[in-house]
Amino acid sequence: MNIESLQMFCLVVDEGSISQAARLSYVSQPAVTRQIHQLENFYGALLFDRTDGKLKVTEAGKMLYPFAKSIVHDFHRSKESIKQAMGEYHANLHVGASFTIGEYLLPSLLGRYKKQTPDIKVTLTIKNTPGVLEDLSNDVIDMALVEGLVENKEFMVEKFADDELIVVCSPEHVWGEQIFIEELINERIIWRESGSGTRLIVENSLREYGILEKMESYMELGSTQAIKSAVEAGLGISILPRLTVARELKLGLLREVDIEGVTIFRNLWLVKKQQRFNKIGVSQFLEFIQNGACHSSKLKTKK
Amino acid sequence: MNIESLQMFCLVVDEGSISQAARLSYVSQPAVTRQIHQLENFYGALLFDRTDGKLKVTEAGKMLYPFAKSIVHDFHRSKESIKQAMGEYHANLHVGASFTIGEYLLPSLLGRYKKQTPDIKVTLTIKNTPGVLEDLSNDVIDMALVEGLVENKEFMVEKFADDELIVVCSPEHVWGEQIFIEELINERIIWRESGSGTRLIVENSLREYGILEKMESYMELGSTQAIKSAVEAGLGISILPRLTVARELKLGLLREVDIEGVTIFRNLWLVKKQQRFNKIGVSQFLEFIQNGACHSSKLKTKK
DNA sequence: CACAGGCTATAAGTATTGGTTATAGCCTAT
DNA sequence: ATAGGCTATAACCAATACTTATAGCCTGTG
Repeated sequence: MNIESLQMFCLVVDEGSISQAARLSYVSQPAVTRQIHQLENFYGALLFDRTDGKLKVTEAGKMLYPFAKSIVHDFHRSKESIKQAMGEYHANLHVGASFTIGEYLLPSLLGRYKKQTPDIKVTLTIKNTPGVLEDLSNDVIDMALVEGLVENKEFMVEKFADDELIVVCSPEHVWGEQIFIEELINERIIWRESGSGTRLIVENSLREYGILEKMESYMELGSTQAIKSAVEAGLGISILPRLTVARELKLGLLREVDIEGVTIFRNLWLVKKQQRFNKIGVSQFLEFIQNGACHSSKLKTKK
Repeated sequence: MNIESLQMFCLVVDEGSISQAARLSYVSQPAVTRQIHQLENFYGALLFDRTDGKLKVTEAGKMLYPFAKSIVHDFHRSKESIKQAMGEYHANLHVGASFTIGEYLLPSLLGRYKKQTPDIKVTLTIKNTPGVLEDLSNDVIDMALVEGLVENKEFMVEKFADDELIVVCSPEHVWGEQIFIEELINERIIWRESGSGTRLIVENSLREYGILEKMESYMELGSTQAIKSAVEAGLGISILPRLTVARELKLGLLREVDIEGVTIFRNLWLVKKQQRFNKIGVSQFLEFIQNGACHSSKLKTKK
């Protein structure tokens, strides 16, 4: 049996059309028809239902699909692997990340990774979390770095860092270095829009201390950058991931305020597809991350 | 690329010889040579080193091997899967078990499983634990049931039952239904040979209570059956898995004695290869086991 | 309702592939 | 030296896989 035929089968299933698959592969349509026939003949089962001119995948076809995908996938990996061993292949690791991680954390992280393994090319795609996970599902990217916890059997999820959510205010604010949590109640707090993952975490945490209910919503802004500008301008205070304000804290544009006895953490997750053979470079990246390449403590600007 | 060629490659690697692989596959030797050449040509790398008349797998060949195995494996599974969906395939689930589990626990367990899913044929192979695990590694069996905990990255291990180790004595023994653990000290205890997994567990447990050191070894026997006969004959007492003495207890040939405040458990483990696609029947068997098909409580003969 | 434009299946011709047997060349062990 | 194992190559044949051309079917449109 030809692996190419299995790959063609996958393409036909994905495209829902033999002709379209033929066009995409730059072969004639009868060639594709024949490959599918060959498969059907081999497996002794119709893979597509051609009644009423439509091409519908049969039960047998649906059954075959994951196996075919897996075989084709392993086959590609085998080529990469051997090419790499021969020194003819330079892996192109495609990483996807959510906006916050991609914009604030990854530039330096990938920089350090590339310095460590210069022969691996790294491409970064930044989207919102659902978009990143869809790319991962469609094999557009090799791994994803996101904030929210992902629940999906096809994915393998692993914490790769955590990020602290801290209170920031303008440098002119009357507060000192530390406050009691109750002092938040009468402040003008600038929130992300409801539904934002960050906001949920902060709300849950404040609810635990029983002060969320006593607070009044003052202002909601749709982007972290907008919130930072508003806080800088002294319009209010906010609770933001340390990641996103590390630069402003360093430059003295914003000031960090500890809450006595309270720290709010959120985990950052590395997500990859559950599969036997990783793309060249993925394993190294995993190791790089696990060897403590990335700790929130490193981001602190405390004295 | 032909999946058959990859399979042939695996066979050549396993056998270390092109001619031997040809003989086993009932094809001519040049046909095999050609398939290997085709692979080498495709991957752009020599897979075997033919200098000095020996056939030695190259680095590239070693690299390809796991991919080829995986592809061939998935391919076979795909055939089974579709045949099964077409109703033309009756899975033959091959289970391996250690002696104790295979002889005492599995007969009834497999009986109940077959009653539940009569269209799956089950074959049982009983060996010692290392032998069973070797069979699993070589794909001779589909899953293994053993007592000792297995540590191996290629395996997936899961507790499927536990077994209690209980004190047994002859029905004529002076003891009542319950004793204090100190009463063991002056008894004539019949042990399995040192190194036996069961013995280790018992020793560890008695050591916890600080009485192992106070005991004297009286007799060591190499098989559970021998120990049971010796205890029946009143030569001494022993501590044995409840599994292995359930029948004798029921028939009154042996008597169980509780130790006040002490129970010794050991886990029984289901081991299978870590792989994406399970053989038909393996998943059902896993579910069957997990749905509490097998609890030590069921084996108890307590009033 | 006719017909253009999409689809898949089939037919016929050619190129490639995968098997065979026969044989050459190499190494090892007797 | 030589027999007996191995792998590689050559020559041949059958099966496979591609091509183009074409038929048949369905849908949507004027």
